[in-house]
Amino acid sequence: MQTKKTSSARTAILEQATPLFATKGYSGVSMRDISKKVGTSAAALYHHFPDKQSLYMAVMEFVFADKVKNIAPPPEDNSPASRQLEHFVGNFVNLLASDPCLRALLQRELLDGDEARLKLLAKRLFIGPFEAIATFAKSLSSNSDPHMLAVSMIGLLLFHFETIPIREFLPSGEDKHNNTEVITSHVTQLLTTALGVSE
Amino acid sequence: MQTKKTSSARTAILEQATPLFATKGYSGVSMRDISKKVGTSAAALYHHFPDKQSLYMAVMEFVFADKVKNIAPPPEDNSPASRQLEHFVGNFVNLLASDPCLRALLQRELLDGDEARLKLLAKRLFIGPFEAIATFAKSLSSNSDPHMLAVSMIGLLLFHFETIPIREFLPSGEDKHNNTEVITSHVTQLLTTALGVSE
DNA sequence: GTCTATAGCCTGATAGAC
DNA sequence: GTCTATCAGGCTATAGAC
Repeated sequence: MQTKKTSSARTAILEQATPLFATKGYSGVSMRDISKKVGTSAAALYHHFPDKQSLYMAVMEFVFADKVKNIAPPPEDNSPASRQLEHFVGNFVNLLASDPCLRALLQRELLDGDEARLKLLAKRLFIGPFEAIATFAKSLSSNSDPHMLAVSMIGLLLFHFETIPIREFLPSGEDKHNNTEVITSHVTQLLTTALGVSE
Repeated sequence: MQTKKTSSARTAILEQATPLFATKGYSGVSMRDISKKVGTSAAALYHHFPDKQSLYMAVMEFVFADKVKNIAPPPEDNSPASRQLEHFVGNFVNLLASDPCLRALLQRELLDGDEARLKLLAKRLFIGPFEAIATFAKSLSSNSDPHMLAVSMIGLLLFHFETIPIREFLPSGEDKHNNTEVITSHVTQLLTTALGVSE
């Protein structure tokens, strides 16, 4: 019973490639770009990954694996609904704030991914957490469609981060709107009211 | 007082380039790709646009100009707030559903755009409509931050469209969740409750 | 206004030495 | 496991004929 030994070269490649793909997208990054950032040659990358697509998919798994697993409170959580909601929003906001690449890669995939890749990513990474959020949503508001409510909750959160780069050019856009506590409390308050969760 | 004569070749290029940039992104589309779809040569494109960047920016103006101008109800609208909200959501959903390129290009720009380009796009295209939405949001809920509320409302709507390609692979994802009326009524109901807008 | 041809560079990927 | 060298082709953009 032995876990795979961590190949540090491989991990270093994934770590360096992640922010490149997140900021420039799949077709905006070349194998040479990655190799330069790692401090090696392009040919060396092909020793660790068979091709660019495989490297990219490995980056996706590297970024998402485990990070989004426990995003929703477990069904057996007995704390008050208002507290659960507050924690859920807070945890989600902290995750998005602490790892900007995660959000960018998710949104790029929704724009770029073909059917096969989205199916694979959904199956391996997103189905579990999404199901948990939908179940949590259902426990908060039993007469709404849990699928739609989960989508609404996630979208509500994401867009505050998605708009960070343009906010300073929009009316009343201030630094405080990028602050995690401000986003958390705004979204929590909105959802608490929307779902009729008693305080 | 004469408006610029419509150059039909130029317009044809913009029309063909729009879905390409929307689906594959700036660096995923070559001038040859565009020229093939238009049915001309790559060199011909350079007669109408000085370079690829200029063509892309022209596409952005072509897609956004006027379309998002009247997205929010005017301040002098005297219909009940619940009706205004319903119309706003309905109009926004219809816009996003009728023109998938508009949403994709907006989200790509938020991911790809450098500071200068985002500033330019904000100034020329987004400030007006965003301001109108924020003002509308303030009229609905005077004690919330209008900027954050506007961001929340837009994000709530967008994500239902952003997730269309992956929804079929997520739990309980059904075709009905892609239906404009279903999205409109879900979001309207959510916002009506969240903002305490009386029916 | 559109064409063909091409310059000059970048691309993913491979071969073979070490 | 990493290197240099290289292939075959794609890229933006331009030159110059028509």
